[in-house]
Amino acid sequence: MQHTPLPEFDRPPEMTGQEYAYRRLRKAVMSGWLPPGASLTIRGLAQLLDLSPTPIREALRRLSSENAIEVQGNRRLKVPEMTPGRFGELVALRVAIEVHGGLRALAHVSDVVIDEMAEADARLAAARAAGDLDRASALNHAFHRRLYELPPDQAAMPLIESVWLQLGPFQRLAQRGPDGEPMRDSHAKILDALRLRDPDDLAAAITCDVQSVAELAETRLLLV
Amino acid sequence: MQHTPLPEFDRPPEMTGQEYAYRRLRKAVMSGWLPPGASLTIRGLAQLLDLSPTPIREALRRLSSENAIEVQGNRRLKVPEMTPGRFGELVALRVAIEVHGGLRALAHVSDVVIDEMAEADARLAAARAAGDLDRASALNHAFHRRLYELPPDQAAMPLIESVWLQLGPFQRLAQRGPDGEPMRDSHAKILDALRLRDPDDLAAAITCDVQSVAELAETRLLLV
DNA sequence: CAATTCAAAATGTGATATCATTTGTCGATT
DNA sequence: AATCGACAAATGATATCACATTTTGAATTG
Repeated sequence: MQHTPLPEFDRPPEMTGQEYAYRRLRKAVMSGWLPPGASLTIRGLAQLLDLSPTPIREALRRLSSENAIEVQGNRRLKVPEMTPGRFGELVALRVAIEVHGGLRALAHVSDVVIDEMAEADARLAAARAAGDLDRASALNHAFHRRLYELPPDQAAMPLIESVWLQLGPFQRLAQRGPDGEPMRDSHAKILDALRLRDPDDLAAAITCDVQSVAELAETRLLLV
Repeated sequence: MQHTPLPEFDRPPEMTGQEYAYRRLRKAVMSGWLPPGASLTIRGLAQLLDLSPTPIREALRRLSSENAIEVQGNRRLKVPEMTPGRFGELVALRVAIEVHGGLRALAHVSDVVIDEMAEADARLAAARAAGDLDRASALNHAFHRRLYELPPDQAAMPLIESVWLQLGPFQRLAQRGPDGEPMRDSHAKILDALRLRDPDDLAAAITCDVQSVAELAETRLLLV
């Protein structure tokens, strides 16, 4: 199907094949290994992952419900294309939900959490400096997730994950700042707002962070 | 499994079994036929829908990705329980995403659309007056969907649908106002805001609408 | 009578086979 | 040379089967 091998993935023995296929395909979309527009076949993926069509099919259903892949009526599956319009909509959606998530989390923020997030940001900077985009992207997500998952009865996180997945490789590419480190500043602003427990600052900081990454990705991918 | 027959569902001949199972189970969750906490078995549902386990499993995977059902590690599936905390979180999430969706749609609103929405609201009022909760709930969703689906490159709608699904039967029960018709007023406010093309009014109206339904549902279901 | 044990039934998972459709290709026709 | 058509290969959809694990419930034990 492609020449690069799939991003490797460690499969615990107790993990079901369906779950394994889901995680691995998800990662393949995230990392851009399955590029937008790529058409998929159940049997092809089954062969690629050394599984039967059945678990592949279930994994694809999950991904399609997260809008990570598109089920075309004519019995064909593909990774959705990205357009400037869709990109903008997804970024705006990220802002809306993540600001909501951040504000909801604010009441549950503790100094310990802030320290952990700061540490996560440091690891992120290291990964970015090392040029490991996939790891940087994962750590960036972890930074945000740490915050949004604070409140109990969490319902926003799965939706945020869906948007992240749809932005897929486009976000990843923005992990390496060309000049300076724009995102580092954004994260610092988020951390400052958390320390002050200031909702307005936090909303502004999250908005800024999401949009700065978006700008970078947009100029890199869409306008080139 | 239960004594009431499943809500009937018209299956077009070209619809795949998997899609049919998905739609029908989705409706069953929405209507409360599958009550929160109900545990599901693949084989049981297969027998119920007269299908083999394979398409049922795919349908369940889709529903689980929409957080309409919960996959418990111990190989058991259940409809998630509702708690006051989760209910509040879902309502807040509805507000956040739907306000976003409404504001995004505002630039695409035309008089024709407003008229159609007004007509949809009239049908909704009729269904509510007739006591048909399921139909009223569906028409209420259609009213909102008509607005949010206006912008091209739509990405918010699937997430909104997921939240609707998770609120499931709780929203439905709020369709019948006890005294007067609170939602009618909310919808009227939304329509007024649309006519004026006023973003602030629209955001306030959507917030009010969602929360008024929520209040009603909450007092009915959670505090009883 | 409550707790425990253990076998039978049920369940989730995954592979395989079958069928109807679709896609792809090669050759004939215009 | 381009277009169309038919046949072959590939594909999605689904039922069925086999297997390992879990659940269940009744018999047993203290």
